[in-house]
Amino acid sequence: MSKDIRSIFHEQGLKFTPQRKAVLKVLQDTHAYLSINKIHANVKEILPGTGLATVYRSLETLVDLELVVKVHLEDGCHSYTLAPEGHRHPIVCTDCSKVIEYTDCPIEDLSKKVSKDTGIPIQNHFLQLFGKCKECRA
Amino acid sequence: MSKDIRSIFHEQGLKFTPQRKAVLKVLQDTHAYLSINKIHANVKEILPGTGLATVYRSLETLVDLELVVKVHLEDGCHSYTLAPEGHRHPIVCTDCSKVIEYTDCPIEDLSKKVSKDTGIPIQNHFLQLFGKCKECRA
DNA sequence: GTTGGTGCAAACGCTTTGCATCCAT
DNA sequence: ATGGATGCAAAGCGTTTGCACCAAC
Repeated sequence: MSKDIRSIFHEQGLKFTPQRKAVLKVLQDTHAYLSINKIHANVKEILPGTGLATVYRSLETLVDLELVVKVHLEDGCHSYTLAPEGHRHPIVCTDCSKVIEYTDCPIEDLSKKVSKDTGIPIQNHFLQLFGKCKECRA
Repeated sequence: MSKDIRSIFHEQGLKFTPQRKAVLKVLQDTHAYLSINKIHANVKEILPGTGLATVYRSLETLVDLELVVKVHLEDGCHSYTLAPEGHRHPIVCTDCSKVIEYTDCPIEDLSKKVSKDTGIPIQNHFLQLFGKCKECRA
């Protein structure tokens, strides 16, 4: 699987550097929306010398490659998480900000209804759900 | 109607200053999601001496009073628009960024379904729709 | 008159960039 | 070997803050 990712980089003429690998690993291990600073802190545990600018640049690259998604949490902070496979919607835990991906996209039906009601064809949508996950409710 | 707004301010011990009035008027007149800079520019046409910091502070106040809503557009820029009455979802035009409010909240049904599927009670949601408005399609 | 608001400029924090060095290929 | 990537530090930019003055009440 790391092999596949490597080739995604190489196909674009990009290098699969330890730094980029580390950023990806942090996101894979956590599976939550992480702020740049948290990502940087976790990356430095794997690769101590890594600079903040590199984290920014790595994330930008990973977003370009559609391996990672950038979002806005409720408080306005930018955060990043692994790109979901296919069309999904995140449920963000209001306590621990862990992310549960929800596979059904219920908006497709909705879009048709909205288009009919308003006369505006819906091209895109952004849906984020907030709730408390099982662990945080315990 | 300006009378009502005035009393909303006074009930909180806040002053209804020309600057705050101007910011509100700009949002009322445009009825679109506006960036701080656009708001500042438009406010200065009404009240030339107005400083940028005042626009920031006015918007913060207006958001506190729930007269105005702060959102994130797709490009990550903060923008502001008049607070909708009741629970609504905005449809943002991908061309002119005008906002059409959509009154139906179709997420209530959805929330129940998602809660059942995932076991997570959905506390809140954020939905934004994107499409091209009638004028921009013409 | 009192108290909160404004304008200005400085400070702040997040993000980007320039550049010399380094390293994955 | 070589071109892209990194690390550092400086610059950039949007936003916030301190303070003296001003205006709404």
